Amino acid sequence: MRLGNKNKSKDTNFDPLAQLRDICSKAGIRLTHQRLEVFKEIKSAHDHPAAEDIYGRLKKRMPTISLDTVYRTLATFEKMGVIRKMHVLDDHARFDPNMERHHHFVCTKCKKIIDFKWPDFDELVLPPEITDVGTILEQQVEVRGVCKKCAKSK
Amino acid sequence: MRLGNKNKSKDTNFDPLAQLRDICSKAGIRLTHQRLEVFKEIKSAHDHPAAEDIYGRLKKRMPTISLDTVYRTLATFEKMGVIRKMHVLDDHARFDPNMERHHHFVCTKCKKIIDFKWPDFDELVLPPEITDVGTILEQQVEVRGVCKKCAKSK
DNA sequence: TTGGTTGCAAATATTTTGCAACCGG
DNA sequence: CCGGTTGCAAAATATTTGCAACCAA
Repeated sequence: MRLGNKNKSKDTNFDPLAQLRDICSKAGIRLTHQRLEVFKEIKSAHDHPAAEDIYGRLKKRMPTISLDTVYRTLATFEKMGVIRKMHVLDDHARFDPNMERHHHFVCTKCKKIIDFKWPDFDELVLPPEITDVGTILEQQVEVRGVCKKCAKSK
Repeated sequence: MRLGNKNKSKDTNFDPLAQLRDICSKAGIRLTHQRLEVFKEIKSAHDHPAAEDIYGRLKKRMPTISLDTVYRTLATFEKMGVIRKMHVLDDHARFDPNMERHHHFVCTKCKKIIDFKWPDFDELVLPPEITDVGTILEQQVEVRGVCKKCAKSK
C-alpha cells in the first residue's frame, strides 16, 4: 500500500497549494495569490461562511484584497465544482466547502448550519413523478429547527 | 352530509375573503384591501412567485399598490404561517402558498419549481445526531436537476 | 376617532460590472 | 510580453425603513 493517496483529503493531508494547482491547471485558469488564499480560507472553514465572512478573515493577513475579488473567486470555485453555494433562510449566499453528499440542519434563530450524513435517506428512491420531470442532478435534505443553545437563551 | 366544509380548501371552495378575515382576526391585524388582493394572488399562484411577480400581477388590477406593501404583506403572511418563504438557487426570495408537507424539484436552468409528495421520505427517522442538536421544526427535500424542456432546448 | 397600514422616496444590503493597472505563465 | 486577473469605484438588484396621509375598526 502506498502513502500519499489523493482521494479523501482529510485535514491531515490538506495541501492547498498542490490541490489548487491541480484544479487551476485542469480548468485552464491562473493560480493567483488571491485564489490560493480564498481556497485555503473556504476549504478550512467549518461554518458555511458568506462572502463577507471570507473577506473579513482574509483581510487580516491580506489587507489589500477586495471584496469583489472574493465574490469572483468564490463564483469561479463554484463553477469548477470546488465549493457549493447555499441559500438558507433570508440571508445572503453562504458557501459550503464539503462536496461529499451530506445534508443540513439549520437553526432558525442563530442561523448555524450543521452538516450530517443520512445513509437511510441516500438509499431512498425518488417518486416516479419526479424522476419523470427530467434529469436529477442532486437531492438533499434541509432540516430546520432551533438548536439547544438558542432554545435555552430564549 | 353538509356542504361547505372548511377543512382542506381545494380551489373549488376557495373563499379568500372569509379565510383572510379569519386569519386577520386571529392575528389581531386589519383586513385591508391590499392584504386581500395579495392573499388572493399568492394563494392562487402555482409558480412560487417572487415579490416582484406578485407586484406585477397585482398592478394590473390595482395600479396604485406599491412594491413595498407587497413585501410587507408577504412578510406578514409568512410570520402568520400563511405562506412560506423559499430561497432557491441564486435568486431572490420566492413564496410558496402550499403549507402542506411537500418537497421541491428545481430546474437549475429555468428555475421552475415543482412540488411533490414523498410518503417514503416522510416515514424516515432523522439520525440521532441531528435530533440531539435541538428541536426539529420541519424537514424537506430539495431535488435539483434539469427539466425535459430545458434539456431539449440546450 | 385613532392607531395600524399604505405609498412614496430614500436608505440598506448584497452582488455585479467597467476599466485601467498589474502579474502569472 | 500579454491576456487573464485584480482593485477600485460605480452600478445593479433586492429588500427595508422613515414618515405623513389614509382608512378599517
